[in-house]
Amino acid sequence: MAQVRVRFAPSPTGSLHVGGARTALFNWLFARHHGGRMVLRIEDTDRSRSREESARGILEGMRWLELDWDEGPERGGDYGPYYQSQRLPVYREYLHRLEEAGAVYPCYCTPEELAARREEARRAGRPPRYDGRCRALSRQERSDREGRGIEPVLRLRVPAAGATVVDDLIRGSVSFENAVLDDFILWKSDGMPTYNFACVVDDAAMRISHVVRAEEHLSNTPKQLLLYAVLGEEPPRFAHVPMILAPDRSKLSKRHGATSLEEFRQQGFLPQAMVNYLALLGWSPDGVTEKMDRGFMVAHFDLGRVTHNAAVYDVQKLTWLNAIYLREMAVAALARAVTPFLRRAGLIPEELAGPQQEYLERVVGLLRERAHTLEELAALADYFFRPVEGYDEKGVRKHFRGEGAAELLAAVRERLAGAEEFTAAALEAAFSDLAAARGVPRGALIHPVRLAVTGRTMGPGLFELLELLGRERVLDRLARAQRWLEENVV
RNA sequence: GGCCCCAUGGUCUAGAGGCCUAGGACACCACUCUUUCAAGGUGGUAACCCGGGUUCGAAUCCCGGUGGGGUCACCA
Repeated sequence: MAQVRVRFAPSPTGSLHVGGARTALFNWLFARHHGGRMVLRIEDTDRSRSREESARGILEGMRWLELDWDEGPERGGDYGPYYQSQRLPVYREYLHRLEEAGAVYPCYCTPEELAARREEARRAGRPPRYDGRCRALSRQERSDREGRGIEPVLRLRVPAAGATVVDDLIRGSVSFENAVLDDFILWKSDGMPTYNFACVVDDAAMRISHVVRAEEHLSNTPKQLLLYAVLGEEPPRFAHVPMILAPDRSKLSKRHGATSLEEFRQQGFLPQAMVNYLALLGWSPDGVTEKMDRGFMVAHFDLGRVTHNAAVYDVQKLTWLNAIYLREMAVAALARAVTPFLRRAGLIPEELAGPQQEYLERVVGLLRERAHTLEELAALADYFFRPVEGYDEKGVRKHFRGEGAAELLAAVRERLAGAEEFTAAALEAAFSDLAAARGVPRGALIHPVRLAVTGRTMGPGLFELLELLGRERVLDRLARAQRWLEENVV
């Protein structure tokens, strides 16, 4: 295969959503697999909808997933600029070629007229296509309209006969009758190219070898192929990847919960898990492997193994993968990753001193296997950073009930106050002793103490937890729980 | 509505005519481990959309139907 050059070409009209991210990932995997180049191009030809801020968000999302690009914004490259809004001269040049060839003509129909005709056609059950009425306007008719101050759009003369065949790397060959295509617009009246034109010009000018994009573009492809033909350019290979659908099988939108990468990030998903999950949506290396690192994905990625059917994304599976990555991460890295979540929850200050950093790592080490997301991890950690503010209701009924509870906590407290060492091993021995002395099972001690010290009925092993909390806080919390029990008859 | 794509459990998928008594994973349900929770282990429920062909033989090939999706913008 000649030099592989792929591109991811988002339009900056919103944040990077899962579908876009998956397309970016497939492009990236394909490029890396073939030792090719990944081009990032921002398609901002819609002046009213494009936002600088969206473009930044998209780049940020790509960086978060560690999908690097070889050419594009902030990196430059030999085929720039990489913002379509800055490529007007290029489009004009290609447009000129089409004009020379007599392949385009001006159309003076207003958007309102066109919309009205479309609506009418739809009501009459006819396909809503442009009828070509401006195709054969005389010079006189044209200058009349220009005289009235109408800025025309430019349309392509599409042949009425024949068929255009898309040879798709994923779907095989797909044929479209040219008769169903209409004379689509290449150049808008505001002086900007349309998507279909800009896209073809750029892919040709940037020497893109493979266009890997979402299936919604499949029906645009014959139009683009027609353009390559009149331009005399060799078209790239196409690969249309299936759509990602919401759980109700409709097109993904905001009302389906998290759909933008940024939201997943804020919910505490890790980029490694995200990439792994996205790769599994529509592709599988062998039907068995679920967890894979980048190296594996790059080594095995194959467009021929991309599925043909749309996929529904499933947060539960993402969550499962995320938990695996959470557990496998180095504690230091994990501590760094949860930090923003702990701050947001008001559990830690802006700056952490050295010993606090070490403490945080130990906390994280204790809780990591109980959390599925960073957000959840932060929530589970609250009692390590602030006093217990209340006791779990069910826990109270179960473990704080009866006359003996306060007395029992007092006994434990006394015992722990006198313990020589405050280590998990020593604490465990102390609990065993005390339980034996009182003739009760250890659980009878463990559960009330956990509730007293953490406010919860669940969590890490009690002894590790007590050691980490330290004698002072443990004794203090036991005393507080005793007082609470005296004030609240259960 | 026209055109195009697609069709294996609730979800993601393996399957390129006999290896399929349809495999894996998430989720779910049991049991197990256990100081709780989580993780882990074991087991279980659950699918080839329907109808015709082709073939000795079809989840796999063909046709039709049905269903879902996409697209028909001076959006990309």
